[in-house]
Amino acid sequence: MLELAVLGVLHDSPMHGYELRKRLTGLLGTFRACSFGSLYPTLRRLQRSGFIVEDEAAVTELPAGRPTSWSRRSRRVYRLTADGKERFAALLSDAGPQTWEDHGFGVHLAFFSRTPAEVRMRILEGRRRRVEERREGLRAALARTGDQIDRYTLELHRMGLETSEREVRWLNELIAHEQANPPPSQDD
Amino acid sequence: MLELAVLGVLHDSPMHGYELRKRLTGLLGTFRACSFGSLYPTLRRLQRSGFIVEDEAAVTELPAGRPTSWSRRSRRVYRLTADGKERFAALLSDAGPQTWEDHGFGVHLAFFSRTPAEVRMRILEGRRRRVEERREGLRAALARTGDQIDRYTLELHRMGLETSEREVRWLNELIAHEQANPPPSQDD
DNA sequence: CCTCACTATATCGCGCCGATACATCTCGAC
DNA sequence: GTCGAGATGTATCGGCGCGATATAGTGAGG
Repeated sequence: MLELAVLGVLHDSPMHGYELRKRLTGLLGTFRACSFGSLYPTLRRLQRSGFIVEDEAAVTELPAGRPTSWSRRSRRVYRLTADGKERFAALLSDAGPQTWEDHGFGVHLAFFSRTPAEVRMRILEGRRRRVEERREGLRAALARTGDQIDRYTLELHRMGLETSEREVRWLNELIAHEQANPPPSQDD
Repeated sequence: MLELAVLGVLHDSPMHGYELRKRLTGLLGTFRACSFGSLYPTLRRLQRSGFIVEDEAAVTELPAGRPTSWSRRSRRVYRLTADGKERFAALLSDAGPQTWEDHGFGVHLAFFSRTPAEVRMRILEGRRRRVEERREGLRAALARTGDQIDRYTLELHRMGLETSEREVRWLNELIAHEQANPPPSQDD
Protein backbone atom coordinates (compact mmCIF):
# COMPACT_ATOMS: atom_id res chain seq x y z
CA MET A 1 0.00 0.00 0.00
CA LEU A 2 2.78 2.41 0.95
CA GLU A 3 4.55 1.36 -2.22
CA LEU A 4 1.58 2.43 -4.33
CA ALA A 5 1.28 5.72 -2.48
CA VAL A 6 4.99 6.52 -2.83
CA LEU A 7 5.03 5.72 -6.53
CA GLY A 8 1.89 7.78 -7.02
CA VAL A 9 3.27 10.87 -5.35
CA LEU A 10 6.67 10.47 -6.96
CA HIS A 11 4.92 10.13 -10.32
CA ASP A 12 4.18 13.86 -10.32
CA SER A 13 7.64 15.10 -9.46
CA PRO A 14 10.94 13.92 -8.00
CA MET A 15 11.15 14.38 -4.28
CA HIS A 16 13.16 13.55 -1.18
CA GLY A 17 11.93 11.47 1.75
CA TYR A 18 11.02 14.23 4.13
CA GLU A 19 8.92 16.09 1.59
CA LEU A 20 7.37 12.85 0.41
CA ARG A 21 6.21 12.14 3.90
CA LYS A 22 4.47 15.49 4.17
CA ARG A 23 2.59 14.88 0.93
CA LEU A 24 1.74 11.37 2.01
CA THR A 25 0.38 12.67 5.29
CA GLY A 26 -2.19 14.87 3.62
CA LEU A 27 -3.14 12.19 1.14
CA LEU A 28 -6.68 10.88 1.62
CA GLY A 29 -7.03 13.05 4.67
CA THR A 30 -5.28 10.42 6.72
CA PHE A 31 -3.92 13.39 8.67
CA ARG A 32 -1.96 10.70 10.43
CA ALA A 33 1.65 10.94 9.34
CA CYS A 34 3.12 7.91 7.68
CA SER A 35 6.14 7.02 9.78
CA PHE A 36 9.76 7.32 8.68
CA GLY A 37 10.29 3.85 10.00
CA SER A 38 8.25 2.54 7.09
CA LEU A 39 8.96 5.23 4.51
CA TYR A 40 12.75 4.92 4.33
CA PRO A 41 12.80 1.12 4.14
CA THR A 42 10.14 1.37 1.43
CA LEU A 43 12.28 3.81 -0.56
CA ARG A 44 15.26 1.50 -0.29
CA ARG A 45 13.16 -1.43 -1.43
CA LEU A 46 11.82 0.50 -4.41
CA GLN A 47 15.34 1.56 -5.28
CA ARG A 48 16.66 -2.01 -5.11
CA SER A 49 13.82 -3.10 -7.39
CA GLY A 50 14.71 -0.38 -9.86
CA PHE A 51 11.41 1.45 -9.63
CA ILE A 52 13.03 4.64 -8.43
CA VAL A 53 16.52 6.09 -8.75
CA GLU A 54 18.42 8.66 -6.79
CA ASP A 55 18.51 11.87 -8.75
CA GLU A 56 21.97 13.43 -8.39
CA ALA A 57 21.18 16.58 -10.37
CA ALA A 58 18.21 17.66 -8.31
CA VAL A 59 20.18 17.81 -5.09
CA THR A 60 22.08 20.95 -6.04
CA GLU A 61 19.01 22.59 -7.55
CA LEU A 62 17.92 24.29 -4.40
CA PRO A 63 15.10 26.81 -3.99
CA ALA A 64 17.64 29.11 -5.65
CA GLY A 65 17.34 31.61 -2.87
CA ARG A 66 19.90 29.87 -0.69
CA PRO A 67 23.27 30.28 -2.40
CA THR A 68 25.29 30.35 0.81
CA SER A 69 26.04 26.96 2.20
CA TRP A 70 23.42 24.27 1.86
CA SER A 71 24.69 22.75 -1.36
CA ARG A 72 26.22 20.18 0.96
CA ARG A 73 23.98 17.27 0.15
CA SER A 74 22.00 15.81 2.94
CA ARG A 75 18.90 15.14 0.88
CA ARG A 76 18.35 12.17 -1.34
CA VAL A 77 16.04 13.06 -4.19
CA TYR A 78 14.23 10.16 -5.85
CA ARG A 79 12.77 9.95 -9.31
CA LEU A 80 10.50 7.37 -10.95
CA THR A 81 12.00 5.15 -13.65
CA ALA A 82 10.11 3.73 -16.63
CA ASP A 83 9.81 0.48 -14.68
CA GLY A 84 8.48 2.48 -11.79
CA LYS A 85 5.70 3.98 -13.89
CA GLU A 86 4.83 0.53 -15.12
CA ARG A 87 4.80 -0.74 -11.56
CA PHE A 88 2.54 2.10 -10.50
CA ALA A 89 0.04 1.26 -13.22
CA ALA A 90 0.15 -2.41 -12.25
CA LEU A 91 -0.45 -1.66 -8.56
CA LEU A 92 -3.29 0.71 -9.44
CA SER A 93 -5.14 -2.11 -11.17
CA ASP A 94 -4.22 -4.75 -8.63
CA ALA A 95 -7.37 -4.73 -6.53
CA GLY A 96 -7.14 -7.34 -3.79
CA PRO A 97 -8.68 -7.77 -0.32
CA GLN A 98 -6.44 -5.01 1.03
CA THR A 99 -8.15 -2.64 -1.36
CA TRP A 100 -11.49 -3.08 0.40
CA GLU A 101 -10.07 -2.12 3.79
CA ASP A 102 -10.31 1.45 5.10
CA HIS A 103 -6.72 2.35 4.49
CA GLY A 104 -6.21 0.59 1.19
CA PHE A 105 -9.43 1.98 -0.18
CA GLY A 106 -8.42 5.50 0.78
CA VAL A 107 -5.07 5.18 -0.98
CA HIS A 108 -6.62 3.80 -4.12
CA LEU A 109 -9.26 6.50 -4.17
CA ALA A 110 -6.55 9.15 -3.98
CA PHE A 111 -5.31 8.01 -7.39
CA PHE A 112 -8.72 7.20 -8.79
CA SER A 113 -8.56 9.66 -11.66
CA ARG A 114 -5.53 7.74 -12.97
CA THR A 115 -7.26 4.38 -12.54
CA PRO A 116 -8.93 2.64 -15.51
CA ALA A 117 -12.71 2.92 -15.38
CA GLU A 118 -13.35 -0.82 -15.11
CA VAL A 119 -10.91 -1.13 -12.23
CA ARG A 120 -12.63 1.78 -10.53
CA MET A 121 -15.87 -0.17 -10.65
CA ARG A 122 -14.23 -3.30 -9.24
CA ILE A 123 -12.83 -1.29 -6.36
CA LEU A 124 -16.05 0.56 -5.56
CA GLU A 125 -18.09 -2.62 -5.66
CA GLY A 126 -15.56 -4.54 -3.61
CA ARG A 127 -15.55 -1.83 -0.99
CA ARG A 128 -19.34 -1.81 -0.96
CA ARG A 129 -19.45 -5.56 -0.41
CA ARG A 130 -16.97 -5.16 2.43
CA VAL A 131 -18.95 -2.42 4.16
CA GLU A 132 -22.21 -4.31 3.65
CA GLU A 133 -20.70 -7.31 5.41
CA ARG A 134 -19.79 -5.14 8.32
CA ARG A 135 -23.23 -3.58 8.35
CA GLU A 136 -24.94 -6.96 8.39
CA GLY A 137 -22.64 -8.18 11.13
CA LEU A 138 -23.57 -5.21 13.28
CA ARG A 139 -27.28 -5.58 12.55
CA ALA A 140 -27.10 -9.22 13.58
CA ALA A 141 -25.19 -8.34 16.74
CA LEU A 142 -27.75 -5.70 17.68
CA ALA A 143 -30.71 -7.97 16.98
CA ARG A 144 -29.15 -10.92 18.78
CA THR A 145 -28.31 -9.24 22.04
CA GLY A 146 -31.46 -7.18 22.48
CA ASP A 147 -30.75 -5.08 25.51
CA GLN A 148 -28.79 -7.37 27.80
CA ILE A 149 -25.59 -6.05 26.27
CA ASP A 150 -23.62 -3.38 28.07
CA ARG A 151 -24.38 0.21 27.26
CA TYR A 152 -21.04 1.10 25.67
CA THR A 153 -20.87 -1.84 23.32
CA LEU A 154 -24.43 -1.08 22.28
CA GLU A 155 -23.51 2.54 21.61
CA LEU A 156 -20.48 1.48 19.59
CA HIS A 157 -22.46 -0.96 17.53
CA ARG A 158 -25.13 1.58 16.77
CA MET A 159 -22.57 4.15 15.75
CA GLY A 160 -20.82 1.59 13.58
CA LEU A 161 -24.07 0.59 11.97
CA GLU A 162 -25.00 4.15 11.09
CA THR A 163 -21.54 4.76 9.67
CA SER A 164 -21.75 1.64 7.53
CA GLU A 165 -25.16 2.57 6.24
CA ARG A 166 -23.98 6.04 5.32
CA GLU A 167 -20.94 4.72 3.53
CA VAL A 168 -22.99 2.23 1.54
CA ARG A 169 -25.28 5.05 0.38
CA TRP A 170 -22.24 7.13 -0.50
CA LEU A 171 -20.71 4.27 -2.47
CA ASN A 172 -23.99 3.73 -4.29
CA GLU A 173 -23.93 7.32 -5.42
CA LEU A 174 -20.34 7.03 -6.62
CA ILE A 175 -21.14 3.80 -8.46
CA ALA A 176 -24.24 5.31 -10.07
CA HIS A 177 -22.16 8.26 -11.19
CA GLU A 178 -19.56 5.92 -12.66
CA GLN A 179 -22.22 4.05 -14.60
CA ALA A 180 -23.88 7.21 -15.84
CA ASN A 181 -20.62 8.65 -17.15
CA PRO A 182 -18.22 8.06 -20.05
CA PRO A 183 -18.18 4.51 -21.47
CA PRO A 184 -15.89 1.82 -19.97
CA SER A 185 -13.06 2.62 -22.35
CA GLN A 186 -10.86 5.69 -22.50
CA ASP A 187 -11.80 8.51 -20.22
CA ASP A 188 -10.06 11.71 -19.15
CA MET B 1 -4.02 -4.07 21.99
CA LEU B 2 -4.52 -7.76 21.24
CA GLU B 3 -3.07 -8.47 24.66
CA LEU B 4 -5.76 -6.37 26.32
CA ALA B 5 -8.50 -7.99 24.26
CA VAL B 6 -7.30 -11.52 25.01
CA LEU B 7 -7.03 -10.86 28.74
CA GLY B 8 -10.46 -9.27 28.71
CA VAL B 9 -12.18 -12.17 27.01
CA LEU B 10 -10.27 -14.73 29.07
CA HIS B 11 -11.29 -12.82 32.17
CA ASP B 12 -14.82 -14.14 31.87
CA SER B 13 -14.00 -17.80 31.37
CA PRO B 14 -11.12 -20.09 30.40
CA MET B 15 -10.95 -20.77 26.71
CA HIS B 16 -8.84 -22.26 23.95
CA GLY B 17 -7.36 -20.33 21.06
CA TYR B 18 -9.86 -21.17 18.38
CA GLU B 19 -12.86 -20.21 20.51
CA LEU B 20 -11.05 -17.11 21.69
CA ARG B 21 -10.63 -16.00 18.13
CA LYS B 22 -14.33 -16.32 17.44
CA ARG B 23 -15.17 -14.16 20.45
CA LEU B 24 -12.51 -11.66 19.51
CA THR B 25 -13.91 -11.45 15.99
CA GLY B 26 -17.32 -10.29 17.18
CA LEU B 27 -15.81 -7.89 19.68
CA LEU B 28 -16.47 -4.23 18.87
CA GLY B 29 -18.07 -5.29 15.65
CA THR B 30 -14.69 -5.51 14.05
CA PHE B 31 -16.26 -8.36 12.09
CA ARG B 32 -12.77 -8.71 10.77
CA ALA B 33 -11.27 -11.85 12.28
CA CYS B 34 -8.12 -11.41 14.29
CA SER B 35 -5.61 -13.70 12.64
CA PHE B 36 -4.11 -16.83 14.18
CA GLY B 37 -0.76 -15.56 13.16
CA SER B 38 -1.03 -12.91 15.84
CA LEU B 39 -3.27 -14.71 18.32
CA TYR B 40 -1.10 -17.76 19.01
CA PRO B 41 2.13 -15.80 19.45
CA THR B 42 0.24 -13.48 21.79
CA LEU B 43 -0.96 -16.43 23.86
CA ARG B 44 2.57 -17.78 24.12
CA ARG B 45 3.83 -14.37 25.16
CA LEU B 46 1.14 -14.01 27.82
CA GLN B 47 1.97 -17.49 29.06
CA ARG B 48 5.70 -16.76 29.26
CA SER B 49 4.89 -13.61 31.22
CA GLY B 50 2.76 -15.61 33.62
CA PHE B 51 -0.49 -13.78 32.87
CA ILE B 52 -2.23 -16.94 31.69
CA VAL B 53 -1.69 -20.65 32.35
CA GLU B 54 -2.67 -23.74 30.47
CA ASP B 55 -5.57 -25.37 32.22
CA GLU B 56 -5.06 -29.13 32.19
CA ALA B 57 -8.38 -29.98 33.84
CA ALA B 58 -10.57 -28.21 31.36
CA VAL B 59 -9.27 -30.18 28.42
CA THR B 60 -11.11 -33.36 29.34
CA GLU B 61 -14.24 -31.49 30.31
CA LEU B 62 -15.77 -31.62 26.91
CA PRO B 63 -19.30 -30.64 25.89
CA ALA B 64 -20.13 -33.93 27.64
CA GLY B 65 -22.01 -35.17 24.63
CA ARG B 66 -18.90 -36.59 23.00
CA PRO B 67 -17.78 -39.54 25.07
CA THR B 68 -16.39 -41.58 22.20
CA SER B 69 -12.94 -40.55 21.19
CA TRP B 70 -12.18 -36.88 21.39
CA SER B 71 -10.72 -36.91 24.88
CA ARG B 72 -7.45 -36.96 23.01
CA ARG B 73 -6.27 -33.49 23.77
CA SER B 74 -5.70 -31.24 20.87
CA ARG B 75 -7.00 -28.12 22.54
CA ARG B 76 -5.03 -25.92 24.85
CA VAL B 77 -7.31 -24.23 27.34
CA TYR B 78 -5.97 -21.04 28.92
CA ARG B 79 -6.96 -19.44 32.18
CA LEU B 80 -6.13 -16.05 33.68
CA THR B 81 -3.80 -15.94 36.68
CA ALA B 82 -3.91 -13.38 39.48
CA ASP B 83 -1.07 -11.56 37.72
CA GLY B 84 -3.14 -11.69 34.58
CA LYS B 85 -6.07 -9.99 36.22
CA GLU B 86 -3.74 -7.33 37.53
CA ARG B 87 -2.25 -6.90 34.10
CA PHE B 88 -5.70 -6.56 32.56
CA ALA B 89 -6.60 -3.81 35.02
CA ALA B 90 -3.31 -2.04 34.29
CA LEU B 91 -3.83 -2.19 30.53
CA LEU B 92 -7.41 -0.97 30.90
CA SER B 93 -6.19 2.20 32.57
CA ASP B 94 -3.16 2.62 30.34
CA ALA B 95 -4.58 5.15 27.89
CA GLY B 96 -1.91 6.15 25.38
CA PRO B 97 -1.93 7.42 21.79
CA GLN B 98 -2.96 3.98 20.53
CA THR B 99 -6.15 4.35 22.55
CA TRP B 100 -7.29 7.28 20.44
CA GLU B 101 -6.94 5.35 17.19
CA ASP B 102 -9.93 3.59 15.62
CA HIS B 103 -8.92 0.11 16.58
CA GLY B 104 -7.56 0.81 20.04
CA PHE B 105 -10.57 2.93 20.92
CA GLY B 106 -12.92 0.14 19.88
CA VAL B 107 -11.13 -2.41 22.02
CA HIS B 108 -11.11 -0.14 25.05
CA LEU B 109 -14.78 0.68 24.60
CA ALA B 110 -15.60 -3.03 24.56
CA PHE B 111 -14.40 -3.25 28.16
CA PHE B 112 -15.65 0.16 29.20
CA SER B 113 -17.98 -1.07 31.90
CA ARG B 114 -14.95 -2.51 33.68
CA THR B 115 -12.94 0.67 33.27
CA PRO B 116 -12.67 3.19 36.13
CA ALA B 117 -14.84 6.24 35.53
CA GLU B 118 -11.99 8.74 35.41
CA VAL B 119 -10.11 6.63 32.89
CA ARG B 120 -13.27 6.44 30.82
CA MET B 121 -13.29 10.22 30.65
CA ARG B 122 -9.63 10.39 29.68
CA ILE B 123 -10.27 7.94 26.87
CA LEU B 124 -13.40 9.65 25.55
CA GLU B 125 -11.77 13.06 25.61
CA GLY B 126 -8.60 11.77 24.03
CA ARG B 127 -10.58 10.18 21.25
CA ARG B 128 -12.53 13.38 20.77
CA ARG B 129 -9.34 15.40 20.46
CA ARG B 130 -8.08 12.90 17.91
CA VAL B 131 -11.22 13.02 15.79
CA GLU B 132 -11.37 16.81 16.03
CA GLU B 133 -7.84 17.02 14.66
CA ARG B 134 -8.86 14.90 11.72
CA ARG B 135 -11.97 17.00 11.21
CA GLU B 136 -9.96 20.23 11.19
CA GLY B 137 -7.42 18.73 8.82
CA LEU B 138 -10.17 17.82 6.39
CA ARG B 139 -11.85 21.20 6.69
CA ALA B 140 -8.55 22.90 5.95
CA ALA B 141 -7.95 20.61 2.97
CA LEU B 142 -11.39 21.33 1.56
CA ALA B 143 -11.08 25.07 2.05
CA ARG B 144 -7.55 25.19 0.64
CA THR B 145 -8.15 23.38 -2.61
CA GLY B 146 -11.47 24.92 -3.55
CA ASP B 147 -12.50 23.01 -6.65
CA GLN B 148 -9.27 22.41 -8.49
CA ILE B 149 -8.93 19.09 -6.67
CA ASP B 150 -9.96 15.89 -8.40
CA ARG B 151 -13.51 14.72 -7.90
CA TYR B 152 -12.72 11.53 -6.00
CA THR B 153 -10.43 13.09 -3.44
CA LEU B 154 -13.02 15.78 -2.90
CA GLU B 155 -15.72 13.15 -2.38
CA LEU B 156 -13.49 11.25 0.06
CA HIS B 157 -12.69 14.38 2.03
CA ARG B 158 -16.32 15.34 2.30
CA MET B 159 -17.29 11.89 3.45
CA GLY B 160 -14.47 11.88 5.99
CA LEU B 161 -15.49 15.29 7.26
CA GLU B 162 -19.10 14.25 7.78
CA THR B 163 -18.00 11.10 9.55
CA SER B 164 -15.71 13.06 11.85
CA GLU B 165 -18.42 15.56 12.67
CA ARG B 166 -20.87 12.81 13.50
CA GLU B 167 -18.38 11.02 15.70
CA VAL B 168 -17.55 14.19 17.61
CA ARG B 169 -21.26 14.72 18.30
CA TRP B 170 -21.57 11.11 19.39
CA LEU B 171 -18.58 11.46 21.71
CA ASN B 172 -20.03 14.64 23.16
CA GLU B 173 -23.20 12.77 24.07
CA LEU B 174 -21.22 9.97 25.69
CA ILE B 175 -19.12 12.47 27.63
CA ALA B 176 -22.18 14.41 28.75
CA HIS B 177 -23.74 11.18 29.91
CA GLU B 178 -20.59 10.30 31.85
CA GLN B 179 -20.60 13.68 33.56
CA ALA B 180 -24.28 13.51 34.40
CA ASN B 181 -23.95 10.08 35.98
CA PRO B 182 -22.48 8.53 39.19
CA PRO B 183 -19.59 10.47 40.79
CA PRO B 184 -15.98 9.78 39.76
CA SER B 185 -15.52 7.16 42.47
CA GLN B 186 -17.01 3.68 42.70
CA ASP B 187 -19.64 2.83 40.15
CA ASP B 188 -21.35 -0.37 39.07
C1' DC C 1 -15.58 -44.74 0.77
C1' DC C 2 -14.28 -40.36 -0.14
C1' DT C 3 -14.44 -35.69 -0.05
C1' DC C 4 -15.66 -31.41 1.92
C1' DA C 5 -15.97 -28.28 5.65
C1' DC C 6 -14.99 -27.33 10.32
C1' DT C 7 -12.14 -27.54 14.44
C1' DA C 8 -7.60 -26.80 16.21
C1' DT C 9 -2.67 -25.49 16.61
C1' DA C 10 1.50 -23.58 14.82
C1' DT C 11 5.21 -21.15 12.04
C1' DC C 12 7.37 -17.93 8.61
C1' DG C 13 8.20 -13.72 6.21
C1' DC C 14 7.09 -9.13 5.82
C1' DG C 15 4.91 -4.52 6.18
C1' DC C 16 4.37 -0.89 9.14
C1' DC C 17 4.84 1.56 13.50
C1' DG C 18 6.95 3.94 17.55
C1' DA C 19 11.13 5.08 19.66
C1' DT C 20 15.41 6.68 19.11
C1' DA C 21 19.62 8.67 17.31
C1' DC C 22 22.12 12.02 15.03
C1' DA C 23 23.35 15.64 12.16
C1' DT C 24 22.28 20.58 10.00
C1' DC C 25 19.79 24.81 9.29
C1' DT C 26 16.75 28.87 10.72
C1' DC C 27 14.91 32.20 13.47
C1' DG C 28 13.56 34.62 17.39
C1' DA C 29 14.66 35.84 22.26
C1' DC C 30 17.75 37.64 25.28
C1' DG D 1 25.90 38.24 18.88
C1' DT D 2 24.75 34.08 20.57
C1' DC D 3 22.12 30.45 22.17
C1' DG D 4 18.57 27.37 22.28
C1' DA D 5 14.19 25.70 20.23
C1' DG D 6 12.23 23.86 16.44
C1' DA D 7 12.24 22.52 11.75
C1' DT D 8 14.77 19.77 8.23
C1' DG D 9 16.71 15.50 6.93
C1' DT D 10 18.23 10.53 7.04
C1' DA D 11 18.49 6.20 9.27
C1' DT D 12 18.02 1.88 12.31
C1' DC D 13 15.90 -1.32 15.73
C1' DG D 14 12.51 -4.11 18.14
C1' DG D 15 8.06 -5.60 18.01
C1' DC D 16 3.23 -6.33 16.65
C1' DG D 17 -0.12 -8.04 13.61
C1' DC D 18 -1.25 -10.07 9.10
C1' DG D 19 -1.57 -13.38 5.20
C1' DA D 20 -0.03 -17.63 3.57
C1' DT D 21 0.86 -22.03 4.63
C1' DA D 22 1.32 -26.69 6.94
C1' DT D 23 -0.75 -30.34 9.58
C1' DA D 24 -4.21 -33.25 11.36
C1' DG D 25 -8.46 -35.04 13.54
C1' DT D 26 -13.72 -34.96 13.11
C1' DG D 27 -18.46 -34.96 11.24
C1' DA D 28 -21.79 -35.07 7.50
C1' DG D 29 -23.34 -36.16 2.89
C1' DG D 30 -22.93 -37.99 -1.62
